[in-house]
Amino acid sequence: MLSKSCEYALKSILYITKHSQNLERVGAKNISDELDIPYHFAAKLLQILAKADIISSQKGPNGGFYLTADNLTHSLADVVFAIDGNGIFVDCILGLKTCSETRPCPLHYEFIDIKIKIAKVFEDTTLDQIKSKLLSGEFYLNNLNVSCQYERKNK
Amino acid sequence: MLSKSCEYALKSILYITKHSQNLERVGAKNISDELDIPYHFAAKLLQILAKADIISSQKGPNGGFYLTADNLTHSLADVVFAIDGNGIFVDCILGLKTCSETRPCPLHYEFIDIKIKIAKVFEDTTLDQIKSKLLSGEFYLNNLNVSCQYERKNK
DNA sequence: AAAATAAAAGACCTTTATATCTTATTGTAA
DNA sequence: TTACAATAAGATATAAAGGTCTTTTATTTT
Ligand code: FES
Ligand code: FES
Repeated sequence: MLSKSCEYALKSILYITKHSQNLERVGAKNISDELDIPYHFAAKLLQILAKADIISSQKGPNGGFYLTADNLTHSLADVVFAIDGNGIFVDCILGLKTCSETRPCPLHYEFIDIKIKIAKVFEDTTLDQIKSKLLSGEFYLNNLNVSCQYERKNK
Repeated sequence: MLSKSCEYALKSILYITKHSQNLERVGAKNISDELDIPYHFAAKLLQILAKADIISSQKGPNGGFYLTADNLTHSLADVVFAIDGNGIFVDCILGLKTCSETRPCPLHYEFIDIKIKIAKVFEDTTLDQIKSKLLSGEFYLNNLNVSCQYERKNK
């Protein structure tokens, strides 16, 4: 559905959103540890998002990534666009070069609604809106760290 | 959304369906030419589908791929399963190892409906059902060959 | 019946894209 | 001025996509 890069980018920005109280900064190391993303991969994706003004960054000690009030108005669709482009929203399900009603593939009309719905989810979800939901603790961004429990056992 | 392999496999089986009048056989060469699929890539995918009893094949002169009455009862979901597995129907949109309500990601509930709808389209579309639709000529499996028109111009 | 031929089946290789790691640089705060 | 953390470029590993060749099987033709 989404590329690994895009999954990582979305999880990362949601993690930053969750920890963006009064401009608190989150390090790439922190993000990579918590979300099981290879450190330098996370760093690269965060760079792209920072360059696209979707997130803000600060170098130096106590530096890291954070969200300004303006950043919080962005939607998850902005993140998908920045990393994967608009393919998931507009491409033909069978891979025809152009998806249109002038030359539709046999699944074209069945997938119009689905693609609109997918776009709607990402576009309607702004970081601002999702923030309280993330803080509620009912939703997760990683899997249970079973290897950690395993190590404790061995001690 | 789907892998290139899966797109090719779906287009191929739809092409065979369209040409499956009284057990007519279609060659891999024919399919690869008509649908712009690399020949040996198409051949490999058709092998997988034949092994999974989704399509039938016949070696030797006038041989090729065709569909029995039994083959025609298969749905497009069977093809997706055989090539890509069930990932598109069940995987977490953010790539969590397990997608479930016990530990849902922030987009879990938004994507439940979408994934069910995608599964429904593929499962509800049997080859038998789609056959007449394909014969109507209102739907296409390839793009217009613009390079051909270009060459005509240069002559 | 034997030989020639057509087409799928299958093993294996090359290329390309994606994902991950390495190393070095730049800016910031204490 | 020193340590910290983002930025940046580039190398390596892995997986997906695409291509070459050989083998097997069935059908013609002689
Ligand atoms: S042409 Fe295939 S989905 Fe639109
Ligand atoms: S847990 Fe992410 S979609 Fe279900």
